[in-house]
Amino acid sequence: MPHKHDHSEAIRTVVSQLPSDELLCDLGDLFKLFGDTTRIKILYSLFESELCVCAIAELLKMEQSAISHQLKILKDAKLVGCRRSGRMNVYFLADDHVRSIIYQGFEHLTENE
Amino acid sequence: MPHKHDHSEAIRTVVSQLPSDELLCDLGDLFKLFGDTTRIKILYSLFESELCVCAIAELLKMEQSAISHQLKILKDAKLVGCRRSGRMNVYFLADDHVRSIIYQGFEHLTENE
DNA sequence: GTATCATATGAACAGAGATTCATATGAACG
DNA sequence: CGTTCATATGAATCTCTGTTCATATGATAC
Repeated sequence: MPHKHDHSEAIRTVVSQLPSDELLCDLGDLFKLFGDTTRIKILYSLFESELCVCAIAELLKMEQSAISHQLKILKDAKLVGCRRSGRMNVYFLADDHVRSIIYQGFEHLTENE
Repeated sequence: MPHKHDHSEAIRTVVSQLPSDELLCDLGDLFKLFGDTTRIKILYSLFESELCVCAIAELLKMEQSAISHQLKILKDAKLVGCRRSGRMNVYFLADDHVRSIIYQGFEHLTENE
């Protein structure tokens, strides 16, 4: 049931300036990609240099399969790219947005305490 | 079991430049806050003006309880603040980092397609 | 061509997290 | 002061997501 006091005016102005539901969902999905420790670590590792799957697995001390699954998610989202090199698949950051988004979060953390 | 080819050199250099586990976890936790549609919508709504709980609930067409739970999470993370106003609790963005983080994600979305 | 190495994939499992329902809290207004 | 309104909280449920285990795929080297 609705509440007694009125705020329909405030609601109307906010609604009118709110992006579409779809865009807001996409935004949530994007941040969800950064909202996992393993994926953050993978992305951060690729800051330095491109790496093959088993190097990342060894680096993070995790199973190759777990890394592969996460890399697939990151690749589907086009946050990382992939190329062949001999027998290995080498992954790399797809673009610099990844860097700036992570840096932004980093800054927030280090500033607030 | 470890793989046959060697990449210990690459691993060493990457490890040496990787932030601490704790920081990387905090970073993941921060992005996790933005990785939910409801929370994104709440935060975005507060871009315009401060709002009371039931206004947000009505605005997003969700139960008051659900909004309250999410606001608690956002408040604990200090992304939003809260003050009394008559009978209502009014919530507002805690600082401008929230805005810039969301904008950054927004930009990534609108640029890539 | 066949064995081997690196990675990908699928199903199963476990844990985290979001919503709902019912109810508690607590200030404000009369 | 007691009632009412606005919000907070707790437990339960359900969904979503990450990891593991086992195995498939697929290129490469021999």
